[in-house]
Amino acid sequence: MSDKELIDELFNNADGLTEKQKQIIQAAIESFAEKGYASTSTSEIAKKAGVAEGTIFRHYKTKKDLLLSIAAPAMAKLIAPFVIKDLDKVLNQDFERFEDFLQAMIENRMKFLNKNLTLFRILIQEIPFQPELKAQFKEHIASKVVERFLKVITHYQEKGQIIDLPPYTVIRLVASSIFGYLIGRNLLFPELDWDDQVEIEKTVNFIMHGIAPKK
Amino acid sequence: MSDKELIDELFNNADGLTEKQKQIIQAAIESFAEKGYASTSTSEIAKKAGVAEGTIFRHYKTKKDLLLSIAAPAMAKLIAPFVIKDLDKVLNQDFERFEDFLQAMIENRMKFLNKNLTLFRILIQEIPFQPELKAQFKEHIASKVVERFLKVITHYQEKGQIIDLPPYTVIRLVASSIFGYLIGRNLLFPELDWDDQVEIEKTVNFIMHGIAPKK
Amino acid sequence: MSDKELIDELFNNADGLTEKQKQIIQAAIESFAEKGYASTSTSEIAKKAGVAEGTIFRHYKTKKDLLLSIAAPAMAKLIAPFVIKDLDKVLNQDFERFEDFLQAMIENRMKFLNKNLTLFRILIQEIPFQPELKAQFKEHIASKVVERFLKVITHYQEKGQIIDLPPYTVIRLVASSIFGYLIGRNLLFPELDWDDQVEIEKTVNFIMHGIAPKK
Amino acid sequence: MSDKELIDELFNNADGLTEKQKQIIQAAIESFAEKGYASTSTSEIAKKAGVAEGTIFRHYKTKKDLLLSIAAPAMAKLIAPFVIKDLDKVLNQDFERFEDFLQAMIENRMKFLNKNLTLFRILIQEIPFQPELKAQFKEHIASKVVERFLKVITHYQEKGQIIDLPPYTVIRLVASSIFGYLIGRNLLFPELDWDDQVEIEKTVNFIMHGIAPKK
DNA sequence: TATGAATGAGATTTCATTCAT
DNA sequence: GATGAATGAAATCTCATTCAT
Repeated sequence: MSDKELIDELFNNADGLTEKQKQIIQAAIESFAEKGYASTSTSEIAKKAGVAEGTIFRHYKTKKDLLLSIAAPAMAKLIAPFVIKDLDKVLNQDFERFEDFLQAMIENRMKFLNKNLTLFRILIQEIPFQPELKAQFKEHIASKVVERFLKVITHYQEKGQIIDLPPYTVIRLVASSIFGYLIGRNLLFPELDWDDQVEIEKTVNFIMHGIAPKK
Repeated sequence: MSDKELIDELFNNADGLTEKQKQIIQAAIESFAEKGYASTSTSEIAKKAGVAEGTIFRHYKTKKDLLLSIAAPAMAKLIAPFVIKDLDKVLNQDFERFEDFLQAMIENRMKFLNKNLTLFRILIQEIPFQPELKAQFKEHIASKVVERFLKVITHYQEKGQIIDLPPYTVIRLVASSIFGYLIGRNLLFPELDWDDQVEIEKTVNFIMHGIAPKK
Repeated sequence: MSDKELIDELFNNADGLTEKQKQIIQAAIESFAEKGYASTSTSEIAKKAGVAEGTIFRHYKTKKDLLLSIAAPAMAKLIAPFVIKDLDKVLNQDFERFEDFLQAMIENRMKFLNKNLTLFRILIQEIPFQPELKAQFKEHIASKVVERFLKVITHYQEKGQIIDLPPYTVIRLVASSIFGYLIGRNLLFPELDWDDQVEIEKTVNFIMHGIAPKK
Repeated sequence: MSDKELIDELFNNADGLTEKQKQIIQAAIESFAEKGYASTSTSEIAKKAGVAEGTIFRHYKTKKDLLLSIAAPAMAKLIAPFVIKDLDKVLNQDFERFEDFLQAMIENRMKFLNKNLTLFRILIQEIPFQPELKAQFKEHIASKVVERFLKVITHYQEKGQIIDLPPYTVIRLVASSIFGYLIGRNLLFPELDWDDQVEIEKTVNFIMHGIAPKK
């Protein structure tokens, strides 16, 4: 159910995916996340998807094709909000304080990640091994996203809300805190009782104090 | 050379490893880190190690055995300093300020990680897929290490040097900042020019401000 | 030719065996009988069957699976006539004299064995080593077949045609004589000139005198 | 203990077997009987024998050598009593009646078999697959033993104690009854309660009636 | 003599991919 | 489009045998 929606959202039906294709993608996502790309066999995916082995290769020339057809759009969606052409303008006007920007951003992306945890998992697990993914990642994150954020950081630095450090360093520190929370919460210790509301607030506070300008 | 030292250090040759065994382990470490455990074939390891494929299986019953025989001690070494029985006592007395403790700890573990980057890589890549490793990780990190750190945090909280948050949250925030740096520096963007001295100092400052008690 | 018939008969093509599957089974039967299960390699079977080695494992998960898929139905067919629900009734009415029953039985099973000698060979060679087969053997022979025979023997004992010994003993003596002939004739000294007609008659005589009631 | 005696008896110390050699042979006998020659690995034998793998090959050039060095003397011992040069003379004089001869023979060989059951097992399991063993078997049994027995049978036929059938046939019938008992008793259903005394007597009776001359 | 590490040929098994139906 | 039997290359693993110590 929610699985279908996920796929529908990720691969905007525009692409015109068959019912079978969706089943295949769904099965692949589950298996890749659980056992890793290399340890998942196509026959396994076929079985879980309820299709014949050959059907997979009718839609995806190779197994790696299947992986890429999942990972690439996932990565795109993940960073989409940061790539919107005029993010900077919009944001700057919407959020007087960096703190509010931060809060909004975390909440937005966290919702997304919670919904797409498996995809996120696949990404961080496979990027190190798939040159194509690594390239995409570098191109998108390293250039596009970071580039936007640099502007955002500089903006708030100019407003005197952020300490006068190299923007790269600020980004690193902020990103570490956020991803640290996401990974701990969702991947390392998902079985613990997390009060998102509270933890996010504390994380934002931590960041804000950490990067507050010297008085 | 430095490879041999690494292995010697990790598998205290007390264990009495054959020359060939060392070659095998060395080759396995390299390949696992580079291509991942599942995508590394034993024939590849054998070739790189300059031994017959059968030799691998004489020393390690299965391929997974080989992985575990590398990962388990690596994990142990990685967290060793935090498990030293009286870490807390020692530390508390040695470091008047949490900041100094932090500084020392980061430098110590960073040196270790820089030397053993490949092993660290293997660990974070394979722990999600190897139940045995996951179990060890949980047992050691989650219980032993966290337990020690809880005491340390509480100690400095009582001294009024750390904000009065749940110690778990403090640990998370501190750990995120540190690992965020290590991963960014070593795994994500190793090709960039990092000034460790400076970055560490800034990270420590960030943390200290972030967890400073409210005045 | 006669090979195909054999297989068709044994694995009533109801089972829907592929042409390749039949070839595999045929090749396996030949090789197992000739060299024994453990000494027959799957690559050998594949070559003899004219299929790729992978094809074997598409149909039979393991090599042992292949053995069992041959041996189990063979055993079933071998003892089928003795398990027909109302064997006893039928036989008792059809054969006034035990001698006639014996004669009929030997001829019937001997024809079958001559046709399926290789299968019989595999059975007696592998049953001692394959717990699954041993279990089936005990369950079918020891319980089902022996049970029927007990009734038959008792029946003819009551008619005064057989000496008043424990039926188990009678069965053992009769079975020894029959299998002794079959094994000597077919397995030990197949190169000799056997006059089945005569030998069977003599064997039946031997048995009949051996178990004749005391006058 | 009794194992050592067995080996001592079988390989008359004359051969001068080392302690290690005995252990090897003992281990091999056990494993061959239990799992079959082909499915027993030399490393397994070495472990069970408590010696190094290399030690086996110091004493026996190949694995098959080891098998033959066990099987050949076992076969020899098994049929020894029937090959004693003047068996016929001796026997004829010792036993007025064929029945007594039979009784004595069964008892003698049965004791031996009970003591050497594992060896017997190995023989009947491996003879079909080992040309060398098959040759020895044919040579010894088919020629030597049968030859002797032919004379014995003929002798008692001339005395009018045995029906006037082809001696080969008589041998087959007698042998079937005896081996049928041994195999059923020791190999097929060793878990049942057998009263040897009684069963042997009945078997002898069965044979004697079966081959009694027509009145 | 005994050892056991090392070998390499070969055994079993897996699996991505193709293709006839 | 979908199927699933077939493939064959490669992966993991086994094992008899050798040889330096």
